[in-house]
Amino acid sequence: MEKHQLIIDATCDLIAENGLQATPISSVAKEAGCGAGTIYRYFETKEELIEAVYLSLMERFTSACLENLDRTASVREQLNTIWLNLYHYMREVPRDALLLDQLSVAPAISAALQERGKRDLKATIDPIFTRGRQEGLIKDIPDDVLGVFVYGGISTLLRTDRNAPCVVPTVVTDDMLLSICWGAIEKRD
Amino acid sequence: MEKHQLIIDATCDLIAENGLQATPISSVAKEAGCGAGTIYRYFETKEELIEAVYLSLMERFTSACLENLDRTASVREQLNTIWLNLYHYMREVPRDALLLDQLSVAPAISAALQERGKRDLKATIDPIFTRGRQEGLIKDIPDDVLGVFVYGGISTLLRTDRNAPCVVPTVVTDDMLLSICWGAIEKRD
Amino acid sequence: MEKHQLIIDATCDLIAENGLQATPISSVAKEAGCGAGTIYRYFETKEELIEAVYLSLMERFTSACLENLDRTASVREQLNTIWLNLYHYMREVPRDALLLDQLSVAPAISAALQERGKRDLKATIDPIFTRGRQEGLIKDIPDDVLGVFVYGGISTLLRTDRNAPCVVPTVVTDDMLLSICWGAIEKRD
Amino acid sequence: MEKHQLIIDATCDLIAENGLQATPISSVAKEAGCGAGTIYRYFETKEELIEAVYLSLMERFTSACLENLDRTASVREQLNTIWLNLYHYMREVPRDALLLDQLSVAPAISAALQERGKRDLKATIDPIFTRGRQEGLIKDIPDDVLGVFVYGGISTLLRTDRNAPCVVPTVVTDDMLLSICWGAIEKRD
DNA sequence: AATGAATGAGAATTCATTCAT
DNA sequence: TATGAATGAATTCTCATTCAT
Repeated sequence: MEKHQLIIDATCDLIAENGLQATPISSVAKEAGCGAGTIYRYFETKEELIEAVYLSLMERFTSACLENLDRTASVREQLNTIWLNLYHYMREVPRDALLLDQLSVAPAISAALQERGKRDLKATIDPIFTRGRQEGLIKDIPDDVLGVFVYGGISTLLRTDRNAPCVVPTVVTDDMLLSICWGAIEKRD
Repeated sequence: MEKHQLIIDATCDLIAENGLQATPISSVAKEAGCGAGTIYRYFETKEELIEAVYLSLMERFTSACLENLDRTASVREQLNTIWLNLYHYMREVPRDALLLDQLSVAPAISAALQERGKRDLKATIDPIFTRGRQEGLIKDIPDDVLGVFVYGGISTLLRTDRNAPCVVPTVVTDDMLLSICWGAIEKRD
Repeated sequence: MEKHQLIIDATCDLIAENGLQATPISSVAKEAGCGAGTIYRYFETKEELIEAVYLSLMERFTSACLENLDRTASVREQLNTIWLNLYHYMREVPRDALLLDQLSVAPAISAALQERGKRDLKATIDPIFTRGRQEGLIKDIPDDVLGVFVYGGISTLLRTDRNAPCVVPTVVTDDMLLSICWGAIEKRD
Repeated sequence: MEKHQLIIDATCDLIAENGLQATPISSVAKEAGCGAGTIYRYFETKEELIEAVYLSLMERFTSACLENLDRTASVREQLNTIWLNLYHYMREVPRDALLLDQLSVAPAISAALQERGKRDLKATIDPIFTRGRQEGLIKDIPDDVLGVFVYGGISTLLRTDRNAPCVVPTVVTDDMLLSICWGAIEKRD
């Protein structure tokens, strides 16, 4: 693998395991198998490295959420796919879930960068919501609000479970989760 | 005011504004109007100070959520009160919302402390959910799951809004919010 | 007891137990049952307190060495008394032995103060040595050298034993000790 | 010279001159001609540096005592060599004598480390004493007691002289010293 | 290009001393 | 007179960043 990516991966692992403030460049270098100076060939500052880590995380996150998405399927099926992808990804790759928690409060991650990290996902999801509203399927509330609410619900559920383990995964079936998510956005007459 | 509380308040402000890692004891001292050594009369370590900050935050958070709660009212009315309290509190006191974000990933905040911080709120909310389920009002899914989901939805909504300001508050009415929340937990035949 | 003496005693205990650098004024105050500020009524600085501690130690040391000394007895009997007093005192009051170790390297204890601390003891011992030499009993070497050598031997013996306990006290009888001491100073034809 | 040794040497000088507690890492750095952080590349803590300083001192001390020792010579000649080596070393290298005084009460120097520091010297001296006793030359008292007594006598003599200078060196000839030392351990019929 | 030793600014913490009460 | 809260200089130690090799 490229050294550039090797460094990013090492940083992901260490931040997820130890937290951002307990991850000095020197330990990244050790984990990546290179000298500390080498890291500065690829990233001008630690902040820039963190930004790269964030973008790499959001890429994985995005493609995990969109995996096996059938863009010709119904709105309901597409959202089901995305939500379950999200749910399973954060359950099965806690490293990335922890990483996201850490980075979401890091001063290095600006609002602009966050926007950029989410752009691709939004570009896919927004049209689905739009169509859903056209079909009279979802509430007359801005897409962002509904989408973010559901994302926040799912991710918070799993974060809570990580802190007090083993409650959610054994109890919450895929059907239950979808029932909650749809309840939140579905339009009722 | 007591110096003890003065220090806690100064710390709240600084962490909310600059983040936990950008809040050294020296700056807390300056903000609190005392010498750095003075802080160590009241808190043995910085970690202990952070713990006190967290507990003070959770107290405010809890009493804000339970404000004007009529414990004799219906399940629906009580949850409406709590959710709107939560929503308005986090919108109107962004300092505490930001603080909560920072502290939720702080190594100083152990799982046990988190449990303690949430205890009072849970002790009030859990019985409401229990009654709601007995009345056939809410889904047959553990209270924790539903409660955490809604909390996660609301708080994430507002966090997103803080990063890309002015979208939510002007658009999301109280009624919209409650419609989303109830949709997530309400049982439909 | 006088507060002045109470403070000195507390300091003795704490330095012997924890060492000089691990004995802050605040802990002396706690041990002496008074406020930290009170100590500064009796001693202008910590250094001055240490000096007082040293002098109080040397007083106890001196009177312990001279206990039951029969100034009309023979040179041999008098030195035997002093040496055994010294030996038993340092064995039975390890607090003072430890204290002496700590203070002997403290910057607060000047050469002049050391001289003052030892003055009374020297004033008694020197004439005995002088008489011993007149009687042809001891080597033609300055009193200081002989006296200090024997003192150094005994105190080092006990310090070593304190570090690697239980070797000396069970083995070295009073007769053995005197045989060593006298051997060191006694004149042989 | 190696930076590692440079730091140790600087520390030796400073502790001997100012005492252990008046030797902060910052001053060691200045004396060693490097940044404070550099010291922590070579020693994990200040305590570890002090330990290294102690071991380096004991190495010099040991080789000084054993210099020109003829292991085929008689017991008397060997002990004479060692005692005079010790005496001259501590007189001519007061820096190391002062250093030893400081370190002997340092909390950083554990009993185990002291044992390790003295091991080589003991390994050489003990057999000489054993042989001396077999030859009926020395008292029937444990080697440790006799050896430590003499060591304590010599070192205390020189310490006293350092505090009230110029008394001993001009007066105490090598012969006098040996007469005292042998007197202390020699068996008389 | 890669390294890792060196740097020094900045962090948490301690403690002798002061002073208002 | 006695107190102990308050102070801030000084200490140990960390770590992002640089640069000679």
